[in-house]
Amino acid sequence: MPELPEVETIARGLARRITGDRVESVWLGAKKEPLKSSPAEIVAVLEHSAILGARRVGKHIVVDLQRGDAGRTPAQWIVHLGMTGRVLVCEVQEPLAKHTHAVVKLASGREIRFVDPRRFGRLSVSSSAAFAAPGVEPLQVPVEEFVALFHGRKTPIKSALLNQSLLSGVGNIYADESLFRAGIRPRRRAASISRMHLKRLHAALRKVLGEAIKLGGSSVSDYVGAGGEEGFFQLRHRVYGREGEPCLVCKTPVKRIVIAGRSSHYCPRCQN
DNA sequence: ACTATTTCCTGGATGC
DNA sequence: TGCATCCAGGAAATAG
Repeated sequence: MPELPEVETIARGLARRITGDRVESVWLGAKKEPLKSSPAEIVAVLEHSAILGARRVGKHIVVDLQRGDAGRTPAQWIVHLGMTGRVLVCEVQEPLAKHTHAVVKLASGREIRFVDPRRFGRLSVSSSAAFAAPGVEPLQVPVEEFVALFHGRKTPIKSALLNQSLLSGVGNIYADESLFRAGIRPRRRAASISRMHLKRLHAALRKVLGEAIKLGGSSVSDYVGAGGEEGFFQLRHRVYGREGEPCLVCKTPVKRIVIAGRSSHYCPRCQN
């Protein structure tokens, strides 16, 4: 599932491939679920716009545009991949994958395709350059600000990490992996965690996200980069998806519990 | 202002 | 073999 490192990988791959290109035309599928803006609005903003770049904001891919009309005003195309979304830059002759919901034809002759079997992903456009995620970026937030996020929160630390209005971009895999590395049980109430452990969590989260970005993300489920390539961080997972397997530190079997409907993996000996 | 629960969606895995 | 059921989970919506 695409979380911060996967979205970062896709956004970088996308930026490298499409920056400086121009949108010729847009095709949108019949299903309305993936669209947050109206089809007419998406077409109006994208068509004939120049692509200035692509970047990650939280779990969103933001494509910065300059409108092709007389105004040359800034605009943005925002893509959220949900669970199974893919954004691929393809040659036109490549066969259209099942569940393709949008095709953006470029002046260079290639196409950006949005494919999403489960349709949890979302497309939208904005007629400004102001898109911002509500939470703070985990790779940029200073440690004191990070610690303060959890002050007074009774919710389990795992739920707090997944809360996008606190932190932008952390999902199930990296929440579990960072909690393991920090030695904190996922069910611990956020407010009950010592300042020292929260500092440790801040460092662990940065480290795990940084390593995952270096390896191109985790390819579980159907995640691939903008060129269709897989990531390799799934080979470094220490607890996620390892229920019953020995902890890599102490050999105790990894436990799986459900928190807020999400499976959560931890070592009952290393995490307290 | 928070927190917890439900809902959306399909493919792959599992069970009888 | 075939059909039904379950499960994965990001985030919006809903309820408390």
